[in-house]
Amino acid sequence: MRQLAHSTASSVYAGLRQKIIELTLKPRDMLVEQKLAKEFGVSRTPIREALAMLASEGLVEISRNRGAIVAPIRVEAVRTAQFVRESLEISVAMAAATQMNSRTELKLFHAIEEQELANRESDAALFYGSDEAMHFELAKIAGLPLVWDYIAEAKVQMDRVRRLSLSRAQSFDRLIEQHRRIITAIAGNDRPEIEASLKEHLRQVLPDIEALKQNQPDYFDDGDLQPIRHAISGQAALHTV
Amino acid sequence: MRQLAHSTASSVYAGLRQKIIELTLKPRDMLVEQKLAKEFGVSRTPIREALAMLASEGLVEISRNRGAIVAPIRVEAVRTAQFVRESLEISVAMAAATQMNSRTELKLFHAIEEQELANRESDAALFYGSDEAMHFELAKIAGLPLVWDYIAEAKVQMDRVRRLSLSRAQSFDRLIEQHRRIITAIAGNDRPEIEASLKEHLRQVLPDIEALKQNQPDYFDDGDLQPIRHAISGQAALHTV
DNA sequence: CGCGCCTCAATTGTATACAATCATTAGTTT
DNA sequence: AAACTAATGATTGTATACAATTGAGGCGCG
Repeated sequence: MRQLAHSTASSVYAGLRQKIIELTLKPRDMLVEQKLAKEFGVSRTPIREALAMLASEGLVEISRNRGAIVAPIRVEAVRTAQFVRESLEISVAMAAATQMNSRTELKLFHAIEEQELANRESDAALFYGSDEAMHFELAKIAGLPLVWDYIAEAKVQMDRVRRLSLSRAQSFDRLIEQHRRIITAIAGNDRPEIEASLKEHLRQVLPDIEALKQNQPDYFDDGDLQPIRHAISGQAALHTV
Repeated sequence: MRQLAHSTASSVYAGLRQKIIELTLKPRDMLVEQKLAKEFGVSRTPIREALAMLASEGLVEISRNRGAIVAPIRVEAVRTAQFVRESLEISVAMAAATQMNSRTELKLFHAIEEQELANRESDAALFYGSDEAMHFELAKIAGLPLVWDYIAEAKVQMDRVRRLSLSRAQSFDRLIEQHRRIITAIAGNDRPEIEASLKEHLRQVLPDIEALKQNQPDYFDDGDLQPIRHAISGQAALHTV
């Protein structure tokens, strides 16, 4: 959005990423370079670069000489992502709580009003956008906007589960109430309450995992083949400074 | 290491990564695809893929149609990485502390003995390897080995500063003492002490940043041009579930 | 009838070729 | 002399071509 979004590889990356997250492309779907190239109307080169990026994000798994698939949902990866996100968001919220003023407080409560509007009008896109923007806003208030990059990396591992989750039918009322509790705690710099409210909010995904594993077992993978994080190996991390 | 380390692109990735971290390639050094191709004896294709991976790690910056450079050290990125690592490692240590038994305790103290050996023999590689393995071990004890991937991603942003840092001359004695304090706190499940000891250990990098910015200003970048995280855009994250 | 080997189609990995973009420098003009 | 313009060389972005590997299916053999 901010950068030139064209450059073929970027478009392919963005397009595939969107389709994977919203489950248009399902876990384990094969991603054949030639087919994707024809589909996007480009050559295989930018397709390959996009796949490599997605692999480093954990949304695609590449087996050498065998091809790429949409990454199955790994229970272990989702649990880890939940742990990471909870840890980081609590730390961020604690830092933000010490930086609050009337302007930032207003901004956060305005976001909640926006979410109530989205709820009344059943505008899911608006809701999720406002949700994400609010969490990002906390990082900015804390003076650590770049932490959001790390949080987002964890979040993407949870998004497919949330989207699959039946409990989404519980609608947005509950989420809005949780948000209000979080923001109120931060505004009041009530540290135990910040921690408790965020844990309640972010741990919803955990019971969903088990439920979904029953309904859609073929989307999941409990096998012990390790996900290839940085696509290309990742072993170089060992024995470096 | 675990995966087939060949596949050209992998070798290039690993080779460049190593050189960047140990500062053989200095911040802002230009990375011209053709030259690298000749240097590695391969074509530009795998070079490009390796550069894209490094860009998503934040070690390389790519400007469209203008080329790639070794990423300058961004103070903001290092501060953020420190925050992230501290948050995650404290959370991990807390979880590990509840899982300790005589076997895991022995393993951790054995790592410290290894570091003392490395210190006596001035074997820096052994020391850093043991250091990293020990931190990784905590994640494994906590039952969350994959958290290490996130920690490592933050760590790499701090590594170049540590390597540049003059205070490294303080040698390993101090680090070993800090490690002992951390492990002792975890073994005793002394939660305030776990937090305090880890903060002392991980915050050393902060004073180093300012000092280095004086000595090697051309390695740094305080400009406000945003680092391109997922190399290719990254904006797709907005308005997704 | 089952098991193993061999051939072949499909797909990826790598190299090369071509097109587009950018920076630099020389030349021209005011 | 300074500034602007145009041409050129270098470098990246993309497409295509070729080589290598994999997996499947058929065939023969035990």
